[in-house]
Amino acid sequence: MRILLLEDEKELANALSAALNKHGIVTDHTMHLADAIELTRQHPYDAILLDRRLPDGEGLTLIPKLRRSGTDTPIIVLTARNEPLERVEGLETGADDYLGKPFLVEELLARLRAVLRRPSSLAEPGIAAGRMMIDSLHLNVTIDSMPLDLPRRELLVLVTLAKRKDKTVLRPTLEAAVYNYEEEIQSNALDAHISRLRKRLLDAGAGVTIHNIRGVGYLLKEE
Amino acid sequence: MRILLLEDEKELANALSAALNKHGIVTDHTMHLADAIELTRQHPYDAILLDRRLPDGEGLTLIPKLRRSGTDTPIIVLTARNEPLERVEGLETGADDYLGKPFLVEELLARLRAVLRRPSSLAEPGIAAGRMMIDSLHLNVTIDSMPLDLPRRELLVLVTLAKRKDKTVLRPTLEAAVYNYEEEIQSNALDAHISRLRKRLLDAGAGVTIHNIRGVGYLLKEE
DNA sequence: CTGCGAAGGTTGCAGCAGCATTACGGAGCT
DNA sequence: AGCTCCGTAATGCTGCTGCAACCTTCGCAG
Repeated sequence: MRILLLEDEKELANALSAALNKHGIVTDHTMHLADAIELTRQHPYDAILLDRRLPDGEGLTLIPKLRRSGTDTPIIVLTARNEPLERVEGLETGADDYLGKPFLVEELLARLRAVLRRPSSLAEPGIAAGRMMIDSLHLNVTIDSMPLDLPRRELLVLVTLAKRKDKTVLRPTLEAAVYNYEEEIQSNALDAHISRLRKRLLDAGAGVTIHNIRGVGYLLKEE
Repeated sequence: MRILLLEDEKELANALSAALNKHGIVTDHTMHLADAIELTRQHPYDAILLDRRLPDGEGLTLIPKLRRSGTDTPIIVLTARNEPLERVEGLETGADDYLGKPFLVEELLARLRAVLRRPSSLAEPGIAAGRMMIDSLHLNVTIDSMPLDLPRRELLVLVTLAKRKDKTVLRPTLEAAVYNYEEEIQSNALDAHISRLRKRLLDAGAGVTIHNIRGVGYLLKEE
């Protein structure tokens, strides 16, 4: 892990660098705001520690500059200016955390880790089918990122088929996905939905077709 | 934005709920650790506020449980136990931030926003939609940098839709974003908000429209 | 190859669930 | 007191959806 330290007090900076170093953290140090942008361009730091009072200005002013330049590196403000309103100011400017001096190195480390902790992304991949993208969790369907709106029952049919793309879905399984126990159907309502859905998919140029397997069920295929 | 508050002091909890509510944050409250896991399963909170001393145990013990159950929701510890070493302990346990009581609501808000701004968070700070810019953390809406002020509930609806621009938002999702589990609605209150919001957006020339998908939900589109 | 029965496809139609809009009054804030 | 916000309910409307009638396709056996 490598971080950038902006701090004007040489002694503190050296002590901090040494302490962090023992924890396996490499620290680059500068006391000039002007250097900071260039340094972040040269190296993608894991975090930035920022003093507010620096020889060439208020440290907080760096934050919007960095953000505008596209950096989303976590920033922790380290400062003696530790009044509640000043803390609010710091966080509102875009700092990820704010730590008043003096502080325990242990606390800084803990906050660093808290800031860096990146939980495993549970990003739902979404199902690609033909030219469609289907988000089965939120029930939306897009074609070339244009939303395609389908009536509820047709939507449920489509999602169910798409989840098992290229595999047969038994008719009772489909019915169960679209109707609950209370809603009984005594007709070919499901067939009707399939038919209407096919038409809509065709009109929209979805790039998929729904095949029937006689006596068994249905199957969604890409063209 | 909707958060879960674990706090045993009823008065503080109510006051905090009310204060956050005014800032457009919907709060669910419980004082039992045992409820927390179940509640997080029912609703994906944007953040969790956690007291350490709770009737059924130390609040911190909840954190590893939540993390093991796959929740990556940011957790802010709110507690009177505010010694440096206790703070370290809290952060090491996996809290994203640690705030000693008493605190200013302003600071809590700032820290909440800071935590939600982190890259791991799903919250997008600024959303462009039509001629609007929406700051989902501060709940500000501007049109050509002129502020547009909307009633709280309509604002929540708009932000929720804007966060998923061009994608359907299921009706229950929308309800959950606007009402907590104590506020039940037995009428078409949500529909009424949508209707009034539409009118306001039209009058303001926001450049977006809200579409309904029958039986499924709503969808915000740019014109 | 041809005929037959069953499964599936298509489509019009009527009923109704779901939505849009608006007025009204209570509650809360300044 | 005056204002806005917000939940409720009444009203009207749209179009989804189940149904049924009719048509097409498929599989199979003679």
